[in-house]
Amino acid sequence: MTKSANAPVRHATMRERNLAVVLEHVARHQPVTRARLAELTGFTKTTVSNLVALLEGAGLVRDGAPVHEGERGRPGVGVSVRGDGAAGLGLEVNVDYLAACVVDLARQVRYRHVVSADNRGREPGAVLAALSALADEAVAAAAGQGLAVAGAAIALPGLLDREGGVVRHAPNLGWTDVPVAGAPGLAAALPAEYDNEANLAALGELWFGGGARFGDFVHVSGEIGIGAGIVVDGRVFRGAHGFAGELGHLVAEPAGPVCSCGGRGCLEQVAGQEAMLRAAGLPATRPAGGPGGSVGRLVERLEAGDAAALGAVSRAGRALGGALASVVNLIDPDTVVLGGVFSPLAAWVRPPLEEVLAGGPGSLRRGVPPVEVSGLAEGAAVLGAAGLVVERVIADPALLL
Amino acid sequence: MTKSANAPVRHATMRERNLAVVLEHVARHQPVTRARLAELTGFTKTTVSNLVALLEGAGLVRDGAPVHEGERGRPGVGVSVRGDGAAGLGLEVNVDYLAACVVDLARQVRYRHVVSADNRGREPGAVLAALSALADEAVAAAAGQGLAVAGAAIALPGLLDREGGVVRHAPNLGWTDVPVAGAPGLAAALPAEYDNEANLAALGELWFGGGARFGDFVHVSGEIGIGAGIVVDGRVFRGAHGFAGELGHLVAEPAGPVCSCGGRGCLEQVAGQEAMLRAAGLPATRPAGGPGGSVGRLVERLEAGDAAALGAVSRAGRALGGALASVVNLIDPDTVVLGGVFSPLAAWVRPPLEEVLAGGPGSLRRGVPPVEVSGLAEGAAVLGAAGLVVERVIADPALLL
DNA sequence: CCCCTTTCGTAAACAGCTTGGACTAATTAA
DNA sequence: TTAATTAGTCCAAGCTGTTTACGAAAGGGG
Repeated sequence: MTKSANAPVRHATMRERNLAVVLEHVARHQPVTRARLAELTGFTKTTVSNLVALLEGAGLVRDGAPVHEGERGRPGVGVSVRGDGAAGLGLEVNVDYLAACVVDLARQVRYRHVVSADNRGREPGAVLAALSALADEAVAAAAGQGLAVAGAAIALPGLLDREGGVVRHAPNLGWTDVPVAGAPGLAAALPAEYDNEANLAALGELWFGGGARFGDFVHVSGEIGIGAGIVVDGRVFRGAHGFAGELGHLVAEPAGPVCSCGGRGCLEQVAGQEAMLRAAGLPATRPAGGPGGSVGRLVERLEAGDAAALGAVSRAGRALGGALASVVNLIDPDTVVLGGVFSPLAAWVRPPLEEVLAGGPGSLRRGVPPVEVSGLAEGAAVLGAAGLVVERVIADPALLL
Repeated sequence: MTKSANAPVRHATMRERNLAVVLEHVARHQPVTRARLAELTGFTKTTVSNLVALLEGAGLVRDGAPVHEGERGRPGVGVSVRGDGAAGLGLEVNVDYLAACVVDLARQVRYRHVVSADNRGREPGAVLAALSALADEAVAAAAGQGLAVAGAAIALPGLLDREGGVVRHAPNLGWTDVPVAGAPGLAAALPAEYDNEANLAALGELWFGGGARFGDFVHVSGEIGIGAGIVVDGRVFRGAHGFAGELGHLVAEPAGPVCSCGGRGCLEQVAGQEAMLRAAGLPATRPAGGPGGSVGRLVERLEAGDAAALGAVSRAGRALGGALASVVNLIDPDTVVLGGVFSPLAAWVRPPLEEVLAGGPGSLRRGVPPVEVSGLAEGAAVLGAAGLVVERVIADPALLL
């Protein structure tokens, strides 16, 4: 029930907005002349010069080498986002790892660090302390490259109160009502933001993966649970309370196993990572990721033609296809993107999935959206988190003077 | 893949936006003084005076009787939306009726006309001609009240190409690729807009029903088919191609009857109006609406305790509850609103519906959204259509000079 | 090699919009 | 009748993008 865009516009508002417009074009077209920016934005050359001067003063962009675009005429100077200016810090808490990464304003990944850890049994406090340490390392590493971290976004696997920074319920982590915002360490000194792992993974896909090519898309992000991030017009669709896209508890098999949510036959119980491993006869223990992890071993068995593995994954694919048919009917995306564990398993998951999906809402629409595979796999959420911070800066550069 | 709000802001943009801000507050607080508008909007009194003068010049608002708000001091003059100024025309084509209505800028319904007609078997051309005649009547009636119709919005039951004004597929009407935009008659002379009946019914609920109270809501609009309109932040969520909210083809009973869409056990085949009537042993012929129609007779039987009727509606309720569990998981609304045929049947549909819904995504979230009943019933879509035109004018009064 | 054309960037004057403060108008309380 | 209070307007000022003009830096043609 957020108030819609109904605010009065004053001169200052105009400036802020236009600064953002120019900065966004600079970030997207990297070394770009003022003249070209004028074409791109529709502003006059004068206005572009003024706005760029302000962005330069704020340390966000910098004049670089001359750029010669046409045949004749004076070359322009290339304006670029400062690689040594502001940066975004992305953090992620997941069931079997912690991760941090730093992304500069040009959306280049400048630092990345993943630590395997079994967070399932640990005290939330200990996990957050470890995360804080990771964040400190990242900020230090960024500083070593001349980057000033402007803020942080933290990806968490579960339902949360984003404003308050509280993890309401993360069943796979065993957390209930854990305040993250009040965590010790450096995180407190930075403006921080909290979001669902699924949402941030979708944003990661948007900014660091197939992004624009996918249009409005639904990114299925299966790790332990199964979530989905819904991207519409370059923004995450969150619903009224931020819980939109909870794919994992759609009913896949009405007569299926009982789920921890109280329902029966939830998608997660059929197509979740643990369910697949169990059905394939593999132990569902950590470490799950990596080529030597559980999923890696599942892939090995699939490649070897193991019947149990093939059956498990095929069943998961069909269940996922059914759930995605509902998603397509309700959300109507341009594309469906398979991420998380489904990315390495795509070769086996996709055929049954597409078969079921095509049979669902078939004739009522002009076909079914294409199902693509994410190339980011498990790193998507941290990237999305860091990218979100960058996005905030680009969307409102006026905050940095 | 619409471009997001990334446009440069000039002085003219600022004006347009601010005119809209003031006009919206005038429409919402009806007779309101300039001083109060200044408080509400945050503008200075000077700016409000200037903006109101422009709106007055455009014929959108008018100075009225003095308003005395405080105890002491000079009374202000009440600014109101002109009831004799611009108005919006809403039109609706449905399976068993045509409808038109006119709404003024204050969102008062000034004219309303519904014509029963079996449009299922008729030529699209004949239906559109009848609609045109209805539109002409409505415009004339509006003119008689001093209202100038500024535009029209047309509600259509099916999937459509909104930009082109083409009905792609309306199974219950038997239409495929029928161009509505090129229809003869008055519609061509007015700026017209086309939208799904479900979307417009949701907007009708927003502006003429429980609206703001519902927050972000999903409005289930069952007539012959079952659609849903998703309202987020006061706007309809349409998805990438405008097909979002197609509730009718979610799978309700996997082993259920085959649907015209090619699927099996679609919600529409269980909880659709015709399916309920059939299961209750009633003929599914028109006229369906009204106390004497098929639905009216179904209500009579329910009130009489007829077992077949009770069973049919209960089954429909459970199916709808299952589908809504998916909706809640994916869309996360504040409220679910039952409209269309489900409105008169709510007393019998809601209990089983809520039972199933509560058992679905229960523990993962803080409860399930409340299920409310629309008071508008079948008139919602036309009202929403007319309201949409009014909304367009209020959102951009600069279009009217 | 010189000059003309083309393009880039900036400077100064200009125009549109909101703001701020002063001023007039209308009403109530004393 | 007078003082206090609130509403609305007028006019100067400030901020911001636009227009016009001009100097700077290249390449092409003679």
